[in-house]
Amino acid sequence: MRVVIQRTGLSADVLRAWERRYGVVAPDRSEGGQRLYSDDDVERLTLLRRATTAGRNISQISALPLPELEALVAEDETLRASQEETPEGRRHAAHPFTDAAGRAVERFDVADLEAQLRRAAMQLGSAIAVDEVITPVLRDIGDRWHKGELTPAHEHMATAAIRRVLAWMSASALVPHYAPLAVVATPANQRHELGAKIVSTTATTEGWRVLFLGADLPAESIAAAVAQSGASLVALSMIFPEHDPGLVAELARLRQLLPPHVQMVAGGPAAVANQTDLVAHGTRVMHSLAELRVLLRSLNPAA
Amino acid sequence: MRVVIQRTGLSADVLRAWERRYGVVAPDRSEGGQRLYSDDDVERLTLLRRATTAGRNISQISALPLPELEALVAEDETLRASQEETPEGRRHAAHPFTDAAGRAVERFDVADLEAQLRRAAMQLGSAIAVDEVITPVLRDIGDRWHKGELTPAHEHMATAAIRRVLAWMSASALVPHYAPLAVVATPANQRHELGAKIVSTTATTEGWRVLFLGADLPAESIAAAVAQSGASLVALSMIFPEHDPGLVAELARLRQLLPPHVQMVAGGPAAVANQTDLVAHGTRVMHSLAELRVLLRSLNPAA
DNA sequence: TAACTATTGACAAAACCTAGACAATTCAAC
DNA sequence: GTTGAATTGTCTAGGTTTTGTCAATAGTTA
Repeated sequence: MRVVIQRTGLSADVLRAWERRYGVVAPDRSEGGQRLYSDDDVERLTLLRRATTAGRNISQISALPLPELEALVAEDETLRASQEETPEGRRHAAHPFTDAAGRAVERFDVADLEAQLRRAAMQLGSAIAVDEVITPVLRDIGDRWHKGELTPAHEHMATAAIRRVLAWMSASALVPHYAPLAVVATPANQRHELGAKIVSTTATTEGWRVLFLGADLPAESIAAAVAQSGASLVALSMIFPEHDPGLVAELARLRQLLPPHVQMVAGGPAAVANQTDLVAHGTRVMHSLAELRVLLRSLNPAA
Repeated sequence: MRVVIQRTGLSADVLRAWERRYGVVAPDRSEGGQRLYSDDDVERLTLLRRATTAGRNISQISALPLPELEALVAEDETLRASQEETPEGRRHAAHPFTDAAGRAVERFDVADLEAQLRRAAMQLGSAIAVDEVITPVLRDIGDRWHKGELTPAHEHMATAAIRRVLAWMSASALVPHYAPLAVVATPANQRHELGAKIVSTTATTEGWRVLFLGADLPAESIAAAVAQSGASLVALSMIFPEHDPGLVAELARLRQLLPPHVQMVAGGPAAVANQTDLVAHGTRVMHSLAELRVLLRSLNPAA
């Protein structure tokens, strides 16, 4: 009994209630009348618990045969896993690195900054490192530069270090040659390249080959690159300016130039600001790197 | 009798009660009627104790033959260990990599194996990659090699790849020069080096500098290395043989040779098997890498 | 003789059992 | 929005089983 409680994670009360009310299992009894569960019973109860914690109600599933139960649980859990995020825990884990990196920037200590970022990536994984360390550090530097607490030199030093760390992360990923290919760039008149670098690294660590084109590219160049390389995805990073009147038209034109089977996604402040127009022209807008990762995973046939 | 009490950890009363009530063992008797236990009896009683502390009730398991008992205990304990240390979600996230790595081993595809492991490290973080991908893959290879499904060549190929990935992980960590120093080795007569490599990488990613000495080293050599390098921690990996009579004495000697302020920790099957003796001589025994990480973090003044 | 060990019977804490009740949700109907 | 019924996890009460420990008495070993 105790073993079953441990293994299934169900309380003794629930165990008995389920048996009494729904007859989910029928364990043998000892001479004294105590329950003796079989391995199959345990298997079954574990599945039922997982199904119920995923939202099913027992009365509905109590009579299901084991294989059907398995299928049900598998389906529920993969669905949930794809939706789930855990903001509070990761932030907590990332905080020491964010903190140390911030201080390294102040001190102009490039080596330490780079070490902190790389260690963050190794300890937390590249996704969390990008979301919870690199991005916050960049934002923090921007804020403090506005307040006059940091000089442009600080910012240059930091972005150079971040660039190196991103390059290292990309190089570390060892993407197989049969991986799908994404083209990453910044559209015309968008001159901030770092966001595109981050997107590029994200795609690489998600198992994509990346053709990085850089910043401020006209639609024709991007389309030509896609055609020659056979990429199946175009990812655009758009930061500033947010309300460039030419931007939407430029992307609409690119959409026209691309083959229909090539997906086109855009992210960053300027993308979110023009969301409705972009969506209308057939561009998907990403609100976070996490959203981009989900998309990349769903489009990657290897994973 | 005395001896049996010590070795099994059971009280004399319990010993007699179990024999009387459930007939768990039938020891020979001396002329005067006193119990004379055989080694098998002790083995059996120890297993029964482990099973009961894991939650089983004696009356149910008292009649089980020895091999079944062993299987039961092993199952209970590994299950418990894995439940405690893996909050469910990690496993789920790591599973695709473990899976792909296993298939890469089958196919002799070194490049893919290495790519999978490195991508696992980048996506999940090195700790999870080690615990949920590398360790399971190694175990899996061992199992399938025993079953004849894999050849020694598979194993060599895989360990070589794992070695490279561990080296890459260590190199990626960029440990600062002021970090505390740990000496990692394997004591005399312990020839498995890979466990020590894993420990070494774990320490590095936790922000320690590591002096890796390798396998099968006498206490004097280790002590000399510690003295010259000024290390503050000695970490020993001990896999096989588990019941080497010289092992405990060797570690006791090493403890004597080391300055008192230097911590000494041991992990691996052979460490767990000799736990009580080792602890008595002042060596801490780690049951998992997770436990080691906690210790490393608590000893590291920088973090 | 001193220190252990054996046997037997008894005891009490811990773990389980049944049956029933209760409270928080959920859900359909009004 | 409210009401009432069904669902479901938890709790209570009173009894049984299991299991570790103790005590009393007696024998064994060094």
